[in-house]
Amino acid sequence: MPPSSTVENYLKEVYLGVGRLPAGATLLPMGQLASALGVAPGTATTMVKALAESGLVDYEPYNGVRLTAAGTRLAATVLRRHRLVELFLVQVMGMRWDEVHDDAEHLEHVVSDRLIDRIDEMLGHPETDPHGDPIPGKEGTIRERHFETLLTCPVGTRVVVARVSDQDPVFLRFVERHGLKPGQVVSVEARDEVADAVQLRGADDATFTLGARAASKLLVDVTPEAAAAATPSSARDAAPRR
Amino acid sequence: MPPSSTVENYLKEVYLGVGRLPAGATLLPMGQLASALGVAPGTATTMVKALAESGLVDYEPYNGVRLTAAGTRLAATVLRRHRLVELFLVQVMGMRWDEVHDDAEHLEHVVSDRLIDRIDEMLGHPETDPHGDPIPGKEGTIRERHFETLLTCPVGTRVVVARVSDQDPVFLRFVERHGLKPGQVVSVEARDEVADAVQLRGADDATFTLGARAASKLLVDVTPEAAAAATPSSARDAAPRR
DNA sequence: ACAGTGATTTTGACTACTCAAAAATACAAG
DNA sequence: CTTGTATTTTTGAGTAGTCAAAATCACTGT
Ligand SMILES: [Mn+2]
Ligand SMILES: [Mn+2]
Ligand SMILES: [Mn+2]
Ligand SMILES: [Mn+2]
Repeated sequence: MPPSSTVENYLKEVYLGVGRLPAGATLLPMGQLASALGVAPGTATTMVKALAESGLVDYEPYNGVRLTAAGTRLAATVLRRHRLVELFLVQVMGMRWDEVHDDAEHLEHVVSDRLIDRIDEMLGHPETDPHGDPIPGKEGTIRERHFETLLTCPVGTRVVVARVSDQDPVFLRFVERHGLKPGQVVSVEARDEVADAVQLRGADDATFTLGARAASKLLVDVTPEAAAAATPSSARDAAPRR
Repeated sequence: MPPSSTVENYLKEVYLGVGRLPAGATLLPMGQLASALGVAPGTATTMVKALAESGLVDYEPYNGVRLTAAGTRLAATVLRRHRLVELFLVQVMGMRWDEVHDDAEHLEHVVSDRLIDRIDEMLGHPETDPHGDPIPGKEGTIRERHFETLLTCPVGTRVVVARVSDQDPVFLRFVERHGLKPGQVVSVEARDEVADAVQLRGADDATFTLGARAASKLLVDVTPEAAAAATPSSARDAAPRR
């Protein structure tokens, strides 16, 4: 009767996958879903047909899949559990932000409402997880803010890292080493289209270079208020979100 | 490759079931295993044969099942996770001792070694869980102490509750209300074989009666050292184990 | 219009776990 | 012995999820 872990994973991945779609598109191709879940394409097709039967997704053969309202609500609660757990592991258990994703991936399916509420309360009803991802509300409401990336933001202005859209531990440690955790300040010195690279100046005034691929994974807040509110200069560790 | 939750549950239940066997017996009847797991008898038989195939249990048809050394080791790590999680939920998350069992029942299958070590460390390598159940060591070592019960312990001496062998929330709350949590002191005033009841005097000097069935679920430490070390008189809440 | 290519769906099969009901077994009493 | 009862095992079947490989479809370029 409660949705299985498998169903929860499919719905979550549909939600995340649709979010990564090029502007305009709303249907996630089965191939992308399958590879995100690490299953064979045929498996995803079969499963999605069952989910459509249950009214959790809309499925258009050969076009792709999208969440229904019910599916979105469920995906949001899974995401809420995942992200609250991640933040809990970092904030309370003292784990590193690059090692919490795998644990959360399993815990998200078993933490009870009682426990997740307790965690939420203990953390003071946080709005984002350690990677800057928004934490859906208790009733399945998700407010996704729109951000620029280090590839698209204005050059020469101080911007604040808001979100890192890659869970790979190696990448996360790299990000941390360069002072690019959510809450930290950085500015784009220059962009070189040909070299496919971005010149950055961190809070410690050191400059370094990022490839375009990596730069596009760093979402930044370009509003002046954000830069003003951010930890002025002694930002060695990331400032906690709020 | 890692054991499934199902396998972990079977092994854990075999361990606990064998422990509850009448003195002398070492083989857990299939019927008991099946009902402990809430599964049909035939299901248990099939599963146990598979576990025997994997070398985790010894199975004697029509006689019952018992853990091998490998099976014991695995059961111990599951029990370790279960009990550390329970204590964590009480001590760190502030949950009540009567509501943690269900959460632990699910979490025991998904907490990583990293996380469980962290919990263990955070709790100061505790030896018992909130119900007085011993927490197996990291390497699968279990030291089960032998205890008397309120049905068998000497009359008139102060004894210390060591362990409560029933997870039912209603019973646990009853136990708490009467000051019988692990660590608390009590003494048997009298036993009435005919009435099937035990007269008790709690730390607050109030007396009350327990049926034999309930009394036998309260394991007590009868050594004088235990009574001396226990919270002398102002024992309103249970003293933390160590 | 049409062949080629890549994505998607279908098919057939397999694993893990489960149940209900029938068959077999153990054991205690007569 | 022999029968009755309770327990256990066997049988047949079903669900959830998965894969490999064959079949189908959509689309691109000619
Ligand atoms: Mn994550
Ligand atoms: Mn995250
Ligand atoms: Mn428990
Ligand atoms: Mn316990």
